[in-house]
Amino acid sequence: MKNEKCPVLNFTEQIGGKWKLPILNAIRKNGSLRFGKIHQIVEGVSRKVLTDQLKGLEKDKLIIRKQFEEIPPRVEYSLTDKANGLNEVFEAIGKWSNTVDK
Amino acid sequence: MKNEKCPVLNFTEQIGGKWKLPILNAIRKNGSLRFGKIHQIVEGVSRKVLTDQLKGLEKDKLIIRKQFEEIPPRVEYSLTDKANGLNEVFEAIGKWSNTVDK
DNA sequence: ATTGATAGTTACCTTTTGGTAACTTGTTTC
DNA sequence: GAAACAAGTTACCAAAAGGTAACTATCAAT
Repeated sequence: MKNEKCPVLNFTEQIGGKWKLPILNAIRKNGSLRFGKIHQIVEGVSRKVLTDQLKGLEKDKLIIRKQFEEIPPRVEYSLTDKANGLNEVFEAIGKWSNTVDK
Repeated sequence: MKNEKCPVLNFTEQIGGKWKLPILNAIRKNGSLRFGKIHQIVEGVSRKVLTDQLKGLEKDKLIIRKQFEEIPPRVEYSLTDKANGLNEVFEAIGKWSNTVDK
């Protein structure tokens, strides 16, 4: 069931904030990523905030968290189909950034 | 001159935050808008925050502020070419929001 | 027995963002 | 002479977001 809310609000409510778009982009470019690797790639984010954002993305069904029962722990994050639907958005952002002077 | 920063960061630094994307979308859909009209359309934003965001968008050359020397005052905001370049992004967001259940 | 590895959690603090309510400005309307 | 209008500004406060540093768990290697 779809609500009638503005599509832009629907987007910003799920993917707003400073880190979610960069996090999704990092995972998307790598297929799947471990926590530590995301922490390296998305520069400047603290581990606390990273876990918060990942939880939010998981709750909104944008990423899948797969935990391996190993020691030391291993967790891999990958995109859901829903998040893969954002590919066009990422591509449009990429185009825009390249045509605009920064 | 372009820097080598990640396109996604370039985007979020200019258009991040809760209100900027909805504000740009409102102006874009109407061609140009007065302050009070934006305040009506973008629901929930206070006048203080709206002026702050509009100033930020103007500084980043995403909108043009045209002030008419009239009483009572009239100010109209419109998009720059740079912001019009975001059309594809808005379209991609629209498509995504419609295919996804909310 | 200590160190190291990974993926967090927790308590606490700072910064950023956002909100409210009152005030301003100058002309026109009542 | 007071009220209304539009587009703010200002002072002040509250909430959200984000950061730091220390801690946890479990097993393997030294």
